[in-house]
Parts: sequence; C-alpha cells; structure tokens
Amino acid sequence: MTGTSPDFAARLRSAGLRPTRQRVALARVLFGAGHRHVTAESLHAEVKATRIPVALATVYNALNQFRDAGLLHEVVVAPGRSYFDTNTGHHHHFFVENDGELHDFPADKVTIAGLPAPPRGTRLSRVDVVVRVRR
Amino acid sequence: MTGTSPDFAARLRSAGLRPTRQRVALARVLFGAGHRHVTAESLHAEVKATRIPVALATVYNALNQFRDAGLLHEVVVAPGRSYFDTNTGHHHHFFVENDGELHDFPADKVTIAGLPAPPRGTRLSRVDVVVRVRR
DNA sequence: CAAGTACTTTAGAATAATTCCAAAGATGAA
DNA sequence: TTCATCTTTGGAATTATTCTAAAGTACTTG
Repeated sequence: MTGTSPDFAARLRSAGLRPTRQRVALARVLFGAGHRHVTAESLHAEVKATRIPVALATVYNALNQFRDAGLLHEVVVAPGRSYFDTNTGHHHHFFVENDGELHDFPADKVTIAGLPAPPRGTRLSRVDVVVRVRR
Repeated sequence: MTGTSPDFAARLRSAGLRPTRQRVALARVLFGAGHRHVTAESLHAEVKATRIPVALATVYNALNQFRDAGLLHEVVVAPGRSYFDTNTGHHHHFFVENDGELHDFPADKVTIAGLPAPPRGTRLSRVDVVVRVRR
C-alpha cells in the first residue's frame, strides 16, 4: 500500500475523545473523503449503512463533541437546521435557498473592508459570510 | 401634532395583507419605533401586553407573511432560533454568541471583494455577513 | 490481565420551536 | 346586509435536539 489509511482513533484521541466504536465509525464517514456538510439526520443515515449500530442521540453527542474539539464547524443557515462542516479552514458558504444545499468557497480571495469595531466589551470571534443564491 | 402617526393599516394593505386587528397590533409593535429584532416568542409577549389577544400561531403566520411581503428580514444565527429584523435596508449583523444578542451595522461602509461567481444555474439573492463576537 | 472506575451509548421520554388543522370569526366587495 | 374569502385560534402534530437512567465499553492500576 502506498498511502496509509488515516488513523481515526489516534485523531480522536489527540482531540481528547475516546475512540469508541461509534465515534470512529462517525469519524470515518466524516473525514474519510473530502470535505463534507452533514446534518445529524443525514450522518445518522450514512453511518447506519455501514452496519455499525449508532443511535441518533450518539450522533448528536458526537457532532457537538467534534465541534467543541475543533474537528468540525457548525454552520447555521436555515431555521431549524444545523449543518456541520468538516472543513475547519477559513472559508465561507454559498447557500442555495431552494434546496438547502451548501457549498464552500475559500476565504483567501475574499477581502472584507470597512467592518465596524466590535461592540464594546466584546472581542471578535469570527466572520461568517453566507452568499445566498436561488436557482 | 407635527408628525402623522404612521398608518399601519395602509402599510399592510399596500403589502397585500388585510389589515386585521392582530396584524395591525403586530405592525404597531414592530414598526412603531426604531429598528427591532424579535423572535416569535418575544413579539408574542410584547403584543399580549397591549391587551389585544393574539395567538402564538398568528404571530408565526404574520412574521412569515411580513417577511414574504418584504416588510421584515429573517436572520438565522443560532440553531433553533430565528430572528426577524425590521430593518430591511442593506446591513449586516453583530451576533454576541454569549447571550444571543443581535446588532445591526450599515452595509454602506463595508466592501466585500473577491467573492466567487455563484454556482452555475443560480443567481445571487443576497450576501449576509455575521460578525460573531464574544464578551 | 483482572478489576474497578469513569466515560459512553442507548432508547425513549422530554423540551423547544414551528407548523398544521378544522372550526369559528372577521373583512371587504357587491 | 350578505356572502364568499381570508384570518385567527387552540390544540394537536411535527421536527430538531437534548435529557435521562440504565447498560455497556474503554482505560488505568495493581
């Protein structure tokens, strides 16, 4: 073999999470290929297909833990729906309003000038740009 | 009197909405003073205080209709919570992550350069910038 | 490697936000 | 006024998410 298959257990461990059977299964689905956008529901459906039993509550737990550990970013674009993005690098989103699709685009070409200073007593956490489009 | 008090009924009518007792009451609360950010729940509480009976379902109906009519903008910043903004002009938001507070800032000073073209088959609807801050 | 402890998972109940529903009520055109 | 149409309403239904307590699993220590 040329490429070593990523060691998800180690990755979880170094994020401070025990590499349990279900967390590893979830990590494999999430981080096994390119960047992904998932909802708890969609991820649950995917992981169930791998024949490893994972409860929906566990998916929610894991997503929140992964996010807290910096393995995922949470993106809120539509009421009542949270997306989790495996791309934790600096980037922004296209959101297709018709069907709820989400696409990344890199932030490195984007310049935002003229932002006002944060309200007093607050410090900047991050700037999210959502470009809403319609079909 | 110098300034005529705004005619909410007329405003609703010209938005294509029947000026019912409850819609007028809601419009009065929403548009009576400066710009507002409300949730269905908070608006419901406010309008109840005016002694005009309005069901929560009606508040949801009205907010959606007002939004569809262009009288309000919907802002989604936190999972499971939608804010409606009476400021329909071009502007962006500060979102204080700790307490869910939302503040407007005008878009006229803000320049965003280097945005990629919308995905094929879509046209731009609008660009939302959310500056997330923490206390 | 046996044990114990702390952390996890689980199913289902609980909560929260929002929408749906069918019946009762209000509005505006004629 | 009359009536057809649009609205409101309370409560049930739905959807997304979190909570809970019991059962299971992982890591540490001896």
